Amino acid sequence: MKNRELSRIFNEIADRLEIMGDNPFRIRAYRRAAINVEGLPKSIEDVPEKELSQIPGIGRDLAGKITEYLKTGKIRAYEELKSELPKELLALLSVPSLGPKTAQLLYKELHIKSLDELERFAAEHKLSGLRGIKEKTEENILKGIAMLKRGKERQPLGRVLPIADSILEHLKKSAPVKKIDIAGSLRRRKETIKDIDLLATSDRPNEVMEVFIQLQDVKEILVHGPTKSSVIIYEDLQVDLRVVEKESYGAALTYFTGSKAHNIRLREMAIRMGLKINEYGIFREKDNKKLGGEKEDDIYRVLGLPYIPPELREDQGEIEAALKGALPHLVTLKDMKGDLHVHSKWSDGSATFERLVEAAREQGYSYIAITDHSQGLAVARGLTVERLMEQKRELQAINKKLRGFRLLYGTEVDIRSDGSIDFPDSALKKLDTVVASIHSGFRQSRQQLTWRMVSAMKNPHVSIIAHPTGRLIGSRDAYELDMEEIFRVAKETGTALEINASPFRLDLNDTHAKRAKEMGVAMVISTDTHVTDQFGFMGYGVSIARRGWLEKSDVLNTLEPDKLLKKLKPHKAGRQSSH
DNA sequence: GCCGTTTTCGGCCCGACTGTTTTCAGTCG
Repeated sequence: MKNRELSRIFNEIADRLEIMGDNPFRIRAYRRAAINVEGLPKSIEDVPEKELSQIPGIGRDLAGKITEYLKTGKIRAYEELKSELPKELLALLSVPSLGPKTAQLLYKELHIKSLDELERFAAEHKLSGLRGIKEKTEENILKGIAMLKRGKERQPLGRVLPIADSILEHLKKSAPVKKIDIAGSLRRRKETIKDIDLLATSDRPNEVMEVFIQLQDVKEILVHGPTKSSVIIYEDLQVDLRVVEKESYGAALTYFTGSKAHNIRLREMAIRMGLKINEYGIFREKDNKKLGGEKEDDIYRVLGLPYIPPELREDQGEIEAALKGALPHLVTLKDMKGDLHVHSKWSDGSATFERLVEAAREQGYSYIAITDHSQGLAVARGLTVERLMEQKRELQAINKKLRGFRLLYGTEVDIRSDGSIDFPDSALKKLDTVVASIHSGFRQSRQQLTWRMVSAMKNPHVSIIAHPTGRLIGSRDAYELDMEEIFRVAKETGTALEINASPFRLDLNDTHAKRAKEMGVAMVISTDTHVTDQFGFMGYGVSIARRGWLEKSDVLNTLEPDKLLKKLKPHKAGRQSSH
């Protein structure tokens, strides 16, 4: 997608301008534009030229640069900038504690232009003597480079959240904290996380910090102050802990939850109203009178806004919606009534039907759909038509004995490379739900893959497309698809799209979900459970849905089974299945 | 470079910690 590429270019322009010592506000403008272009819920190519400047942070100049890029594949101003500084120099900025000012100094004074050179100079103590640099700084630079080499990438939400929870529990038990919460991008439930931000209140902040830096998990202490400390844990994640007074907790929580872009918008609003916001509260500018800050809601209330849920705080229109009283009532985990993508022992799952029913009931569900793989997917022990029908008979028998719970008859049928469906219609029509998905031929062209999906959605029996883009976070990119076309056909055919809640998929992702909703597409949130523990993934899926602004009414499996089946394709009148 | 219930010019978010400084710049979030 061009969005990501443009975003990268804008960020690189910002980096280059920063090292060159350009106007900081101009630099911020490029960074803001980068964020907004990347977070755009549709491809930048689909935005009409005249509407580009309606994107927040895009004015006349940047709209022109975007158009230039889309038309010619280049931005002349960017090409010129590239000749000013060597590309490798930019890598210096990724060293923690080394910023643009230092990079400029190193380049000007010592002609250092790459990480390797920097490492050599630092190791040979050739940096000392430069203005503001002595031994300690050299040491920090070497440490930073070592850390970079170990590779500190963003990690999946599903890996980081459990770690954060366990640190939180430990601090609750062993440190004198009154309140403690997760903040930062983790609280906003971004799909990948760079560091864990924690916020606490305490009468004895120094003691809290002592406990924190001595946690068993801690590999290295980066910063240790009375109200703020940062450490690296063995899982190669940075954890920041901030302690504030009880009276400031809400303001601090807002502040440390971010996003940065959201906070800047709030502060700009405050300034226009003669107010000031910091992590200690919201104040009247003229006499510094504190108007609130103990509760997070205080900040929004004083600004005249309703409370904005963390998942929306990305400066992607939530402030405008809040001003208009048009914030969505986001779907919650409690709204979920069932799971429509579940594998059993019959294919590549590990649980029996009975065990799945038991686990699903523990989640508070009233139904699940058994959706084992189809025959073409031999690696997953896909079912033949005969086995599929045998499975249905067995499920029917169990259903007869169940009270207040229902097993739906389904399949996760393979969409073959030629776009055909791996079961005949005669079999599909005997099921309650047909979940279709792609498992092979990922490398076909965008046109071919889109066509495959469209063909599948046009099949009258296919009710849901599972993990529509096929991406695996951190290991496999989404396959090439014309998502606008997918959403259009999904709407037209009444096919639902899945938000796959597995923390390594989260597919659709948040921006796709948001766009799908805008286009009127129905969605479901499913876990793709293979072992019963994985029903617990639902929370991740709901988080993604919330980040996509989805409400209960946008998600079909918030419905009880009878109503659900009426909404699921093929919308058979008086449709009945199990009893 | 963006943006407008003060403004099409002149503003642009705010504070903690570190390492280098004898009062502060740089970095980070």
